[in-house]
Amino acid sequence: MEQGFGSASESIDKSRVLEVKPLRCLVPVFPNPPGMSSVSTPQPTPFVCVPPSGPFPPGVQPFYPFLAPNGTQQTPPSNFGFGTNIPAPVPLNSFRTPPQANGTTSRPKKVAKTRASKSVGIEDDGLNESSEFGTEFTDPDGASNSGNRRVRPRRKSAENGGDGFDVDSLVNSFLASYKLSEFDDFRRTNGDNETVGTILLVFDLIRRKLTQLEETKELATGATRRPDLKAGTLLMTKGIRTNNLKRIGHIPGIEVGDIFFFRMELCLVGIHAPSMAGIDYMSVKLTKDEEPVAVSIVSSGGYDDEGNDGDVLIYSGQGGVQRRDGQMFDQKLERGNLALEKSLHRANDVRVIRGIKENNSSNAKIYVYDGLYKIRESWAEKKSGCNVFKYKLVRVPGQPEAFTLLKSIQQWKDGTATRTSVILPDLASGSESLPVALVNEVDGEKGPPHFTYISTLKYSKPFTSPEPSVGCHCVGGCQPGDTNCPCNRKNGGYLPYSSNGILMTNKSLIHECGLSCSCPPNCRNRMSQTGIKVRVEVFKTKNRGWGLRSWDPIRAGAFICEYAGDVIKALPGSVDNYIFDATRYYEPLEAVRENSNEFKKAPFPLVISAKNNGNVGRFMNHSCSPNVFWQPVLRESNNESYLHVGFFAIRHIPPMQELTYDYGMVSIDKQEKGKKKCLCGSVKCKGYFY
DNA sequence: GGCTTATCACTTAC
DNA sequence: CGTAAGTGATAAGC
Repeated sequence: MEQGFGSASESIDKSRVLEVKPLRCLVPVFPNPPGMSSVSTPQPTPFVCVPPSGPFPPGVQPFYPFLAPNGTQQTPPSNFGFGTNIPAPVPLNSFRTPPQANGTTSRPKKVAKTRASKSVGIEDDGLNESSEFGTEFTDPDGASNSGNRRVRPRRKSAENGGDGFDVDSLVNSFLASYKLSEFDDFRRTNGDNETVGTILLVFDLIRRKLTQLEETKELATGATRRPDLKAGTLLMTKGIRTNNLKRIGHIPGIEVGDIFFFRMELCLVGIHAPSMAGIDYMSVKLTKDEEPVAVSIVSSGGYDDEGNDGDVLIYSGQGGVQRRDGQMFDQKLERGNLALEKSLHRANDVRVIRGIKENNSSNAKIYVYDGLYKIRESWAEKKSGCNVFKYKLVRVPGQPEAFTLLKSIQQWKDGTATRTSVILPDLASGSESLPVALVNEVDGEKGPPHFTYISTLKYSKPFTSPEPSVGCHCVGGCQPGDTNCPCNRKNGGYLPYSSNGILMTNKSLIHECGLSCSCPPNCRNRMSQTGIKVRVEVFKTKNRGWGLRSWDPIRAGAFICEYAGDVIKALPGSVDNYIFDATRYYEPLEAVRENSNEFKKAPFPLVISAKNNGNVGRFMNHSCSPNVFWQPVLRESNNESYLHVGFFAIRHIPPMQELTYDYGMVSIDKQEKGKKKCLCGSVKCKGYFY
């Protein structure tokens, strides 16, 4: 055994590193402009790319930092400000040609290739799309090679017959709803907040829907065992992705601290292209030689990374372990390892995405964009006698907290560190399953005006008395696809929630199980009845009074809390800051805001006052770019129906980001009454709210 | 050179 | 905890 290498310093083998052939340029060539903000104003990087299909615009020369526009300059410019010279777009590998915006020259190729080689083909069941692709592939199975014949049958099963559901039509309808049907090359290449958000939203809608279809056995067997991959592929093959060309530095539309729940999400928004590999890199051409340069890494802890030290990350190279049997061998200085080595010498920024276990019980992982790092050192270590490369990355200073914040929160939760500025450890006094801290880091105010904490909505009398409703007899909890379950039927045949409590589809009304149902309290169809699901805190905002935010990362679609309070008959005469008025018009999602009224929610006859009694819902502020939406939830029991209001996440919400929803619009004739100046700060702010 | 095929990799849910 | 299905990018192969 190589126990002689026990200490890290002894095991450093610089000779490995020194084998790298000398580099022409040993000074930083991908500098950030001084004072560059990592969050709000990502600057253009030198490697903004154009579609590599060419021809290149006149005057465009590759790799500005290395070559002057005339191609004569061999050394990096001394002025790194990029003030007058806009970095030239750079073609990457030509086979990654994205579909053209209007011409269909490259698209049929890509699609045909994808179909022939990947043979997944779920998109085939909607052949209405195929005309767009021009030439239809004729005989992919006729290819001479029979090597992967094993995989072919799946394609057949997924192609059409067995599926009771038209996935392609579903996807197309999602794309139409979110105005992605005519997704152009510009958005495909250059992301922004809205494009990134919409793509992630649609990805999750498709993923959730596929999960639902899988549960109810409406898809061919095995077709969606990995709904995340399937949803990703569907969008990828349709070209619904952004930032699809690799670049060094920040990705437009993605901020430090943004969180993700699937590796496919990282691909779709262009922050990290490989679906599994941890190192993403691209080729750059220095003179006549191409060499790889690392652009991003995912640190998931699978390789003994020493990732607990905040702004320093010791990252292990890739390879060196046989996937099947776990047998180890020497890592080689190739692919990602070589790219990291080159990036060490070039000192270019490398994006770091850190994976972290969401909680102790499940092995679900979340990924947080931790911003830019630079590689400072590399060496080789021995592990079980085999060579392993190590890279020391140091975070570029001045970026907002991201990974370290998540680590701090974990410590608050497990008690190894204490949250500062806590006024009250549990505002709810134990009436919720999770404590709700009251925090003020802003001023001396000791808390909001007094109110009584209740965890659910209080009715003085039943909401409606329609025809008798039938409760279910699902003793073990309602099961998806159970056609005998009346609660299933009331929801259109699907349970509205996934197994981990994610709202599956946006509906006008959710029917939850009620008092007359035999199912247990932990039934999946009682999501809103067991109180808050995330560890929230009430905190003092800078300029908007008290607000609500979460210690836990929140998945898109996740239930957060209901709006508790007293049901009142009508709006009180005096203006009450703690009113929830379901009779207003609401536009549920920002992404469809400009669409016609058909997307607006119909008003519901429910008004709640949380002035005297309420829960955390009463602290949620208004925003014109909200991250939370509400959903009417009906709980029925025999002849009585109780309407509730459930809050759900519109998108993935990073920890400590304020939770907000759109307070909605009152009717036209009352608009001036109770108008308040909106301070949400969104670029889409309407300036006021009610 | 362009297309096909195999290989790679810090996934993920059961 | 193990494992198998499954992906985009890459590189080898023809």
